[in-house]
Amino acid sequence: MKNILEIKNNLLKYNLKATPQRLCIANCLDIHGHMNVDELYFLVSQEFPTISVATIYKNIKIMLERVFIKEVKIPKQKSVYELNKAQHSHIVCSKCNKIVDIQLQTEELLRSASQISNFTLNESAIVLNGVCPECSK
Amino acid sequence: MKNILEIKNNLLKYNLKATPQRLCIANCLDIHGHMNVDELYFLVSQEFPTISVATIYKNIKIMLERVFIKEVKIPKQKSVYELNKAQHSHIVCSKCNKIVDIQLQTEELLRSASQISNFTLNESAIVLNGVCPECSK
DNA sequence: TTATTAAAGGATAATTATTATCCTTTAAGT
DNA sequence: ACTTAAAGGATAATAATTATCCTTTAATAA
Ligand SMILES: [Mn+2]
Ligand SMILES: [Mn+2]
Ligand SMILES: [Zn+2]
Ligand SMILES: [Zn+2]
Repeated sequence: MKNILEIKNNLLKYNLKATPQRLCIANCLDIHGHMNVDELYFLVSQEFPTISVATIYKNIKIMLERVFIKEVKIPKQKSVYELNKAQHSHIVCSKCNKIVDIQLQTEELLRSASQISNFTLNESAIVLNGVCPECSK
Repeated sequence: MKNILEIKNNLLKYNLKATPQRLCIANCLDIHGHMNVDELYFLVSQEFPTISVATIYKNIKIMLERVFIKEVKIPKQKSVYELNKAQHSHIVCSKCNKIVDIQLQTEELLRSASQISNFTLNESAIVLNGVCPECSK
């Protein structure tokens, strides 16, 4: 549960001016975790009714460049964005579309993959799909 | 190494008319493995110079619906498409952008993920990133 | 074979997504 | 408070994708 001041300082660390609109975007991502362009535009519009959708795009673009945020590509869905935090994987519920972070032990998998393929591996993007506990009740 | 007749019969199995253009698309995917829209349009245009890009899109759309092909989403790249084959994962070389299929043992990972998250898991989309043996020489 | 017909192709319009431009405003640093 | 580069808003431009309309053709069956 970060506060606005924390988020502001974080923006400055990434050489991004902490404007109210931008703070709102970062705050939305902090609160909701993963959001696509439309969701972000809708939510930020509540607080800043005159914000241009171009501002949303411009922010996503520069925030990605500075790696303040990251893009997560999910099969059959629009890309979502999240604050850049520690490496992790994702699970998506095919019923309610909820996206959840999960910390997986990937060393073994990477070692094995590296051995099979002779690639020198560094990153992994893992998206698992299933039904969340709420939806399976 | 499939031949055209095999591909044709496969199209029919998916209730897709085996037109020359469509056969060419399927054949390209069979030969090249993973292709994005532009690559597909470029290559098919060689053989059918008058083909419309809309035809490429229409085919991708319906082939996805029928699950004759699948979309693979790679971080920081355009989506690529591939023939629907046995479940597998992908490795991408960050130097030459080559995409390679890899058969990974995911049972252990899925079991662990399921245990941590309480999700009932079924599918997994795994994209690993690194440097291929050719590029690391 | 030939006839029938739904599906598919081509051209292009329409829509949607994303980026660029221009001018005004403002946050950050002095 | 002053300066200035960065960012916002409006909107144009471009790129990506889908829809439409009309013609052609592959599949099926008589
Ligand atoms: Mn996440
Ligand atoms: Mn593949
Ligand atoms: Zn759910
Ligand atoms: Zn390589």
